[in-house]
Amino acid sequence: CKFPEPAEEQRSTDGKRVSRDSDTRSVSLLEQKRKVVSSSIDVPHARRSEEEVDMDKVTAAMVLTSLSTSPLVRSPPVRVSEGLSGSWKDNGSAGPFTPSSNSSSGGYWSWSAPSDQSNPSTPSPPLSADSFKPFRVPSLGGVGPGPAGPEDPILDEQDGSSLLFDEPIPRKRKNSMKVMFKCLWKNCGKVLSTAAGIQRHIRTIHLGRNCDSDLSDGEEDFYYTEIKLNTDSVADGLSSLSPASPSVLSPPPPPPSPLPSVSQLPDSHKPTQSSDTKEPHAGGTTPLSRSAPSALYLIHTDHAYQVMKTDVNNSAGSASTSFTPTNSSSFSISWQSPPVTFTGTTVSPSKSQGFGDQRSQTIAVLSSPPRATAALSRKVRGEGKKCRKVYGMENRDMWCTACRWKKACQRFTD
DNA sequence: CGTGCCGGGAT
DNA sequence: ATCCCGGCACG
Repeated sequence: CKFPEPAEEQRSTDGKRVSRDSDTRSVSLLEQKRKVVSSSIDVPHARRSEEEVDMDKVTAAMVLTSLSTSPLVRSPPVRVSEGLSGSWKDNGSAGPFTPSSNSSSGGYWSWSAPSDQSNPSTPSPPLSADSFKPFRVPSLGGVGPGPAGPEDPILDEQDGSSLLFDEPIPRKRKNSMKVMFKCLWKNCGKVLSTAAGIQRHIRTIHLGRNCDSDLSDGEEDFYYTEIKLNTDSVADGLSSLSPASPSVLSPPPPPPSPLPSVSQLPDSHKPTQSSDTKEPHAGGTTPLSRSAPSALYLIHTDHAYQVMKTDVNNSAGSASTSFTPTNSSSFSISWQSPPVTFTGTTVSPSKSQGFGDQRSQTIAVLSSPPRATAALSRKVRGEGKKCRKVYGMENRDMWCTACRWKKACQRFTD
């Protein structure tokens, strides 16, 4: 008793079935793709003149030290948006998707409009701006084209002379440590804050060379040593930590760890791992630099990449920090699944007193008991709504692919 | 019971 | 590789 009509299948069969295949599928694909793209911004800060060469040693030193305490974070997909605005849902469910790009950059595009005539020291291309705008904005209290203003009480060359360098990179140090360089020449206890300074000092005063040429045969290096002081700049140190990272959690960890998220612990250290695996000759940097100052000389060959690397890290880390939930209590912790290397955290920063310490301790306490037991058995289950709950069964094609495949949700990673 | 997602199967 | 589902753990 069917109709004689051929009955085009565009009928009311399902209504959604049709649209699903062609339309939405491609859209979601696109969406995902874009996500990936936006994540992989890697901005080379290519700026160095031959004059900065010996400065590089300083940079290297600082990088190395900071590496020892810095997490191996590097959070790839920009999940920041979720963190600082709980309203991603809006554009997610509303017609046009592309939630990531929308929410993350939408609010801040304003920066591009005002030409930054006031700061010559930000050569960063637009992309990078996107990456570190989150940290810059909140710290200043508003969008401002102004150059790095209030901060950096840390490490400036007091020797103050010819080569003035403004490197945005090494500015931020997370642990409150100050590196100084002391002249070891007999009867001369001069202490300077930069390696360049001390080198020049030695070169000119003790070795009696001309200061103008920057060629350093490295001899100076044997006459000074590196010393570290503890200083705490609470305000800054705090911001550079990455406590609030729960939201920034990244789905597929780029580092080869099977763990769901290595994410930036406030002060995860894991010195051996991070540096060791990466570079053969830079391995074990931390202990070296600490005990034997002369090692500095050996290392200083190629740190260019390291600098960039840390820079990225830093920006990422602070980005997450930006929205700093005042109460980083139980919730923010719970996301942390890997109990590994966690307990150790408390140990290392112990000497740096102040805020960071306190926090890390708190974290350790909170996280270890529940996680330790739970993580052993299972993954506990993600909390927070996932695609399914958010969009509902009927909008299944809005889910992230993982959810559609009943895999661990990739969009709302917890 | 709904939900998240691991393990495994199909293509 | 992409897509899907059974089934389990968990709330």
